[in-house]
Amino acid sequence: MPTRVSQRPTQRQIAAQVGVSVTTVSRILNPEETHPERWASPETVEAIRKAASDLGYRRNALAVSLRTSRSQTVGVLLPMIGDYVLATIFAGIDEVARENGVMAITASTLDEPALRAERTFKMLDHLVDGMIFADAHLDEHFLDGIEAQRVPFTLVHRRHSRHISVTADDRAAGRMAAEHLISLGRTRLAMVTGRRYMSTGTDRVEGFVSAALEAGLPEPTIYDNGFTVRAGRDAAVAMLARPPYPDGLFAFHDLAILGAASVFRHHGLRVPDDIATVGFYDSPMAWASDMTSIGVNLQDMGRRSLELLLDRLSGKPIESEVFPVTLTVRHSTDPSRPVGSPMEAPIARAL
Amino acid sequence: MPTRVSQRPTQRQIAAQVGVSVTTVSRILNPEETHPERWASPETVEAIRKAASDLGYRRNALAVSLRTSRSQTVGVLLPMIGDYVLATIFAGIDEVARENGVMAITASTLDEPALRAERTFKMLDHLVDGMIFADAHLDEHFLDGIEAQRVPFTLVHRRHSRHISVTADDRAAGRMAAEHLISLGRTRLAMVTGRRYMSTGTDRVEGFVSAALEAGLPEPTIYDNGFTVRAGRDAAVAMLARPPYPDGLFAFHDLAILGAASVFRHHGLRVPDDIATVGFYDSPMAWASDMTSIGVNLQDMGRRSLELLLDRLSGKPIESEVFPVTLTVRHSTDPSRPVGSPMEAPIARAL
DNA sequence: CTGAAAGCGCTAACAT
DNA sequence: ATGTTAGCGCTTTCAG
Repeated sequence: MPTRVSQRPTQRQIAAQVGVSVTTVSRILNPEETHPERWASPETVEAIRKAASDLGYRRNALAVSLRTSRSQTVGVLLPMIGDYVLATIFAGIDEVARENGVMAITASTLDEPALRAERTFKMLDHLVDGMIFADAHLDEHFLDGIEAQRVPFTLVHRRHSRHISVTADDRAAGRMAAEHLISLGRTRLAMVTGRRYMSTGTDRVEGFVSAALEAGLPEPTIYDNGFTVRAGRDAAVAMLARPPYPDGLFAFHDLAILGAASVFRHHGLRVPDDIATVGFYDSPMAWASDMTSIGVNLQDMGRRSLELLLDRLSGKPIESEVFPVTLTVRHSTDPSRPVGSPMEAPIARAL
Repeated sequence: MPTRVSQRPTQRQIAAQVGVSVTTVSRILNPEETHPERWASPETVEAIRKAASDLGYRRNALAVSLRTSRSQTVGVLLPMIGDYVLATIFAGIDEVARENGVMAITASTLDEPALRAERTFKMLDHLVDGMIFADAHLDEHFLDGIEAQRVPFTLVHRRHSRHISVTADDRAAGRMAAEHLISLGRTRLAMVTGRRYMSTGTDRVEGFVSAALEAGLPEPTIYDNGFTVRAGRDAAVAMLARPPYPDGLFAFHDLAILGAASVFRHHGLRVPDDIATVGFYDSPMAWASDMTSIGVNLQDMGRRSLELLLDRLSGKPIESEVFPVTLTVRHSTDPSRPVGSPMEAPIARAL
């Protein structure tokens, strides 16, 4: 790309126009400076402000960052920004970023190690003050390397044994799902999970399986296809290829339930009569599709992950946080619940 | 936030270690330099490369940008990154960005003018080389102001009368939806649209309405609630509050159909028998919910919007592009189509 | 083939 | 209350 000649006014121009030094201009125009009158006479302050406004002056963020070694920017690495879950978490992060005058820049990594490294380093090249990883892999060493470079960061969504994170209580969620299905008399339980390296997956599996075993049920079947509509579809196809079918299904994303339910429908299986389903994240899709789902406040999780990072950047000690989860029962596990949304029903989220 | 002491190695350190000047180091390590041997002896080149690698050197992108006045960064403004549509467009943009070694940074504006301005200026403060707006408002003046500042940009998703854009053929899509519903014998048509300032909305409305009127049907009813599950819910509630009900519904987002269908279900109305529905974007939700939907290649639209921007940055002339749309008929308009997904059915997208 | 010097726009000692 | 000076890390004439 060719050079675009910057037409932006500089402090030097203002200084020349007002007849002061750039130092004075810098001091007056620095937004961190709460009491600019300390540095210049009221007339000078006024003149500088007027000139800045007349010229349409804006501070060059790059120059400031280079000089101060802090960019007021944080990098956020997500497995996939397009996913409802990550997008909602990011919305929370972005909210806090805005409240604190920092810029949150984001990139998707698709959980590919090479891509994660590439994008992380690219962000560090831009001197981000800190990072938030929503794509941690259990016990991986990548994050240790980042820490060794003295880059401050927090984790959100997925935890890691050695680093500070903000996560849902996934273990409790797993238990909750199992206990709910068991309370309905379901005995052949199955799960559509994520990959093993995701703490979200392993923790939920652990909670789910232990609750099932404690209830004297056989080991639940695991389909580790993932979190998409397609993942649910593929898992359901695999289930139907190998009878007996499960009568209780827990998927780690509402979208996967949507995909699975579609296959069930095609084969004449009824939800919840033949298969009861529990989804995750209690998204608008869950509401609109009458799905029982386990929810957690994703937006607040995102908020906290940046709040913690900012605390850490201020030198405060920080600790991991675990968010409580809640079960919302709908028609997909309880045939007595109405199908469809009544006209007055509230709906939780904006999407 | 306090200063984080940068531990990063600099060219100066490499220069000192190798015993050359920073100039030489800069020349050798500049990735734009295709033939570094032109600048130094093979031994010097090798020594510099080794030192850089040993120290873990990475160029300080901010310093480069400040010096060269180009940041290899583009800003992307979206109405809402969490939405399937915008996220998919952004995925295309990001792909091209990566292919060209540029960084795409993004922010959501919620279509609020104040937020758009704030985020745009923040990006310009970071010296982005160009911008892509996915949130253009018809005939607004904001974009003219940006152009007056000589900031190169393109539009995607929504068009504007005075600027280059990459959009779907929304007018054709509107016609297509209407003609399909009319061909099924539906006569009481309704739409769940976006706001008037969105070209996506107005163009589809125009196509839909003109096709309806040409067929001798009464003017379709418009519910301008928007693109979310909730929007569809609210629109459906409004429909049912005012009989006679429509028998053909076109919504500008699959999610809105999902929300509306939920209300219909609750009131015992059958899809498609009582109300046939056509959605938009042919998302995985459409597939999983047996919805007829109009699709367009969102990812490629995103790709083209950045390709055009890069062309413009290279001084090439560029022109607006319009992407073709396609109708995929499913059960929501055709009771003879199977419900649910057959085991072999392919599914278009990754989400 | 290599280097010295200037400077991108800004901030922060250190003056006065 | 204001200015001088130095310099963040890098690229880029200009000189040799």
